[in-house]
Parts: sequence; C-alpha cells; structure tokens
Amino acid sequence: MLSHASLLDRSPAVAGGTPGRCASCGARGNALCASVDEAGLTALHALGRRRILPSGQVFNWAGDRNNHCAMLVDGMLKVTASTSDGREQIVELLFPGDFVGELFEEDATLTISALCETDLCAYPRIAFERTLEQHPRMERMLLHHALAALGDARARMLALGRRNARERIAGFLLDLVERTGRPAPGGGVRIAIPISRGETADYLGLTIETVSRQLSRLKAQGILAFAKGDRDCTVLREDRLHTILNPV
Amino acid sequence: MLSHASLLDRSPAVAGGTPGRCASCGARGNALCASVDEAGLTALHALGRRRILPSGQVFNWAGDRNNHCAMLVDGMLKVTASTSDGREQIVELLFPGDFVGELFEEDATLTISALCETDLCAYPRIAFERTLEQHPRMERMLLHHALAALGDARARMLALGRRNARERIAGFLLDLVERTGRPAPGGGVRIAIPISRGETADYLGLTIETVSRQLSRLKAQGILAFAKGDRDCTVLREDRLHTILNPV
DNA sequence: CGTATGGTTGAGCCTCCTCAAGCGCTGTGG
DNA sequence: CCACAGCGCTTGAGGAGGCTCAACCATACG
Repeated sequence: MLSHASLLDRSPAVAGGTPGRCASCGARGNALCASVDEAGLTALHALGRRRILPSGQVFNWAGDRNNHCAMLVDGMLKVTASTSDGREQIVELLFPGDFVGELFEEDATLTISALCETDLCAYPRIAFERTLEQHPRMERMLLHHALAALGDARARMLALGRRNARERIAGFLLDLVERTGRPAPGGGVRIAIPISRGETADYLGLTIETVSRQLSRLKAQGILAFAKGDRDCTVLREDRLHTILNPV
Repeated sequence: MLSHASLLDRSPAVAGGTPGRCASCGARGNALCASVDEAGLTALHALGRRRILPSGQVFNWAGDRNNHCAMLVDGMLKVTASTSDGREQIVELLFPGDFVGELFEEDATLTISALCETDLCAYPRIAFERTLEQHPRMERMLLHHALAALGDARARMLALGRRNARERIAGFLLDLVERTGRPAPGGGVRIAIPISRGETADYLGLTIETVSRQLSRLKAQGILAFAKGDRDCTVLREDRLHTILNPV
C-alpha cells in the first residue's frame, strides 16, 4: 500500500527534468505538485524529506512550534482541535494529495496525527513559505486548496450546528459514497468507513454510542448493511439517505 | 457612519497615482487593497463599483449564479448556510476590510446578506479572478485571508461540535471583547453585541431562547451587565468568562 | 488463557429544544 | 393623542434527543 520511498530520500534533483523521487511519487498526479512547473518542483524537491508516520503517531501537536508542513502522499491524517478539558473535534480528514499543516502561524493550534501508516513529503515551514513566494502558480494552487477546505468547513459547520445525529450520519455516509463508493455485486454501493466509531464521533460532534446506535438503526431499516462491528458496509438505499439528509 | 460614496462611482483611475475613490476609501488601510501596488489598485479600481446594501438585503443567494464578489468597506454582512427545510447556520460574520464572496465557484452555495446598511466595493467575479492571476501580491493577501478564515472556521467547528450553550456564549462574548472591547467607566469592558438574539443563535448553533437564558444567567451571576433586551453590555468579570470557556 | 481494544446495547438523566405567554418599545393609522 | 399591531426579547413548562454510565460481546494479541 505504501510506496517504497526511503525514509530520507536525499537524491539530488536532476536539473532540467522531473526529480527522481517526485517522478515516482504516488501523489504526483493529484497533489499541489501536479501543477507546479519544473523549476518549482526542483525547488520543492530540494526542500522535501520523505517521511513515514506510523499509525497513531502525531505529525504535530497543538501548542508546539509550527516548524513543518507536508504533502500527503499515501495514508490518512486527522486534524483535531481540543478543549482545555480534553474534548476533541476532528476538524478535517486528510487524504493523499492534500496539503498538511498551518501556514504563516508561529505556533500550531491543531494536532495532526496519522490514522494509519502514512507516507508524506515534509518541508520546513518557513522555507516552504519562501518558495511559495517565488512560485505564484504554487501559491494559486494552495489558494484553491484553502478555499476548498473553507467550503468544506462551512458545510460541516452547518452539520454541527443544525443537524441531528441521524442527519449527520447520513451526510457522512453520502460523502463516503461520493468519494470512494463502488457498485456492490448485489446492488447498492460498497464503502469502507475509513475511521473507527470513536473517530467518527469526534468528526461528527457526537459520542461513540450515538454513532453506533444510528448505524444500527440504519441497518435495522434496511438502508445500510454491515457485519457487526465492521467498517466495510454497503449502502442499500442511497435515496433514503438523501431524504434523511434533506427532509421535507 | 457610512462613507459618502455615490452608488456608482465611475471616476476614471488616475494613471500613476492612487485612484480617487480608493484614496478616500475607509477600507484602504486594512483591506486587501492595503497591500496592493499601484498597478494592482488601478486594475481593481477599473473593475469595482461602489454599492450600498440596505439592512436586511441580500448580496447573493445560495443557489444563484455566483457573479460578484466584493470588498466590505463599511457595515456588516452575515454568510449563512441552510438545510433544505430552512434551518440556518451563520457560517461567518464579515466586517470592514473583509473579502466578500466565493471565488472559483460557478454557483453560490451560501447566502450573503447585510446586517445593517452596508457599503461595499463590488467586482465581477470572473474579472476579479483574472486580475488576481496578474497580481501575485493580491493573490498572496487573499491566501492569507482564506487561511485566517479557515482557522476561524475550525475554532467554530470545535465550539459547535463540542461546547455546551454556556461555553459558546462565553466564547462569543470573549471574541467581542477581543475585537471591539473598550474599558468601561466603572471597571469592566464595554462591548456591543453586533447582532440580534436570533442571529446570535444562528451563529452559535442554538435557539433564541437558549441564548437569552444564558445571557440572563450571566447577568444574574454578576458576570455580565445589560439592560433588558439591550445589545450594549459590559463584561464585569472577564476572568470568569475565561474559566467558563476553559473548564478544569 | 487473560487482557486489551473496539463495538453494541440498555437504563436513566440532563441539557437544550419546543411551545406558549407576556413585556416593552416603535411605528402607524384612526 | 391614543389604540393597536409588530418585533425583539424574556421567561416558564414540558418533552425529547443525545449524553453518561454500565454491562456485554467479539476479535486480536501477548
């Protein structure tokens, strides 16, 4: 699953061509890097270090100095905000090709950690920002990324502020269908819930128990099918998920 | 309060100097425009139309074509997301100097409306985006703006997903103190809640009644003082608001 | 085999929502 | 000038949705 980059690939950039590590990078196609010209890619390559983060390990703690950012090559990260007494809210989920980190901030306000073994291309934050200044096309891509993330965050604010548990679960499942759904053999759509019940709860602003109960209820109603405790499931009635999410 | 710009200021840009309308613009100091060079400002000026939005009027409806964006010169806007059955969530409040609109989107997903008489400098969206491409410094400013908005949105997601009513109110009041607080004559900090109870509820993901009750409770506890139904109030015990927001 | 982890399910409770009534202010029309 | 409607806000009573606490099950792992 993970690509076979060494932990510290320092192969020198090849002048005039796509640098070796980048050429073989799994994220080359859909990442920020995709629309960067050769010069920009070479500059990035000189800065970047390939790094593998074991499952559960954190990339950066809220409150620590914000020294690094990265491109996510393979795996998954969660970005969490916390209250002082330890309540957690997953503020974003990161997938291959996504930008990782908080730019232009001295100290990190969010904790970023790996949901599974995760492969990323890490840069010193300051140097990355300087490179950005010299490559307007990269800056433009990042602007697009930031605006997309902002749109996402706003949709989630609506869910967290105004939707009940059932609607949040329906919306979450529909997001998964849209992002990773594949037709199931016997009809319906197969999806894999990429995170645990607890993480789903932290993502949707609910508790583990409520998430579990709502999923069970969807199963009892024949809308969703899954083996007990399983993250692989198939959506049998996508239409009914839509009517749950959009009532009246 | 509002500046006296005509509804349609089409005075031609002055080559080599700050265009007349911009020079006298109240937002010139802290807006996107502030860090744009002469050439960029001239380009923007050629595009912009000064426009006054009466209180309550909408700048753009969710679902409509997304033809315009703007710089907020004076007044206040709210940006709302809605469910299909009419529940509303205020997703952002906009103040003078803020950028208004959704870039790079064919159709608007959010409704933007005026909370009071509001003065803005509106641009055709596509033309604005093209101008952006030619002025990397503007693009950089917008990136900063977008990242700041994203940071805000994430803090609000934590509040909406994980904080109770009392904590949300405390956080809201502390935000106002930080943004607009002025020392009160008899001690404490004077603030003006800039929106109605109903809008506060839509902003915090609560109901009008809960907002009202929580404010009354803070008053009864001597933390906050205000006349019945009044939006002007003084925070008597800022420290206690902090301990409400950050328990344990 | 015992423990740990993740998930499900149940019982009871609490916070916040819903519904309703009432207050004070403003603006309007008779 | 007063009556009245409308709006924003407050306050109360009751109910429901989701949280808390707890028990239990299945699987993985040492």
